[in-house]
Amino acid sequence: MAKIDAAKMWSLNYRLLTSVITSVAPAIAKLGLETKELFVLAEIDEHPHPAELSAVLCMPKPTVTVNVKRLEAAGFVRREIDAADLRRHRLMMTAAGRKAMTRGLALLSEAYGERLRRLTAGQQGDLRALLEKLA
Amino acid sequence: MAKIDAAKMWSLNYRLLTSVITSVAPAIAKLGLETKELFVLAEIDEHPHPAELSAVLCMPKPTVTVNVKRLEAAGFVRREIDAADLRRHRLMMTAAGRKAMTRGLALLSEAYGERLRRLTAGQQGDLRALLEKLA
DNA sequence: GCGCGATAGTTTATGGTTGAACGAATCGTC
DNA sequence: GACGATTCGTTCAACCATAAACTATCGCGC
Repeated sequence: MAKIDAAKMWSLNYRLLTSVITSVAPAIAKLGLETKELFVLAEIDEHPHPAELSAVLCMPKPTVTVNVKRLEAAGFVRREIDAADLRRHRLMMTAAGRKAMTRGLALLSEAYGERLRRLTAGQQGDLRALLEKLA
Repeated sequence: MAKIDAAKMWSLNYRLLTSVITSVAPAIAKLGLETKELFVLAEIDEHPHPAELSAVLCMPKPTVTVNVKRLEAAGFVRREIDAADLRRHRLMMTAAGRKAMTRGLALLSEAYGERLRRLTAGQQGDLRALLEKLA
């Protein structure tokens, strides 16, 4: 595989993801969520602390701060200070937050799934396995 | 494949691309290019008109305008009015632009290629084929 | 305990992005 | 030809993202 091809693959892949996300952004916005907020929200269960979110989502800390603040204002997230470490904030999804997250992810899945339908079920599994190796 | 999995795949993939691009961004910046400028530059040969760039790169027109302007200021791109259609601007890479593009893409290829090395050559080919079907 | 470096999260200031509206040019239709 | 609809690229204003600097807390070594 020539070097130049990897850049092409990156671009190809990037545009695919971009076109999918922009196509669902309006529908997600109707749930009261911006797309970045959705991704933050979707990781709160597994990573309840902003610093972890920052690392996992490849997103600078101030961006997490801003998005968490918006999620909180929207009533999708609550936060409390971690008693064991007063620097840390523990984030928790509200019922409304969970509902919005579920719907938002479903919209994304539907849109991306539509693209994936160009592949056979076996190929979809292959793709997933390859991506997991890379990530 | 459950619906929720497609969203997971999207996120997985997105983070992979993000982490790759952020890791090379500083090196690309040393060439005098921001990453978005590099992507714009890389498509100029095939799509010499801003409106096409906007469509191909999934990037709003004002963003293209700004980035082209910067590329022009940096001496990487020249532009002329298309004689056949006075609304259109035909963009052309300068020698310096081509050099910067080649180096920038090489940096990206190297970084993404390093990830791809986790796969066998055959798997890399499979991945490419799958992505091409999706894009 | 006390300092000191490291870490959590925020604030601030700057710069990038982008929807809406615009002027200019073209195209199709009458 | 002339007019309305469309397309090209830009400008503007509002918004978002983020690097740098900051406060508060922790934990380690002495």
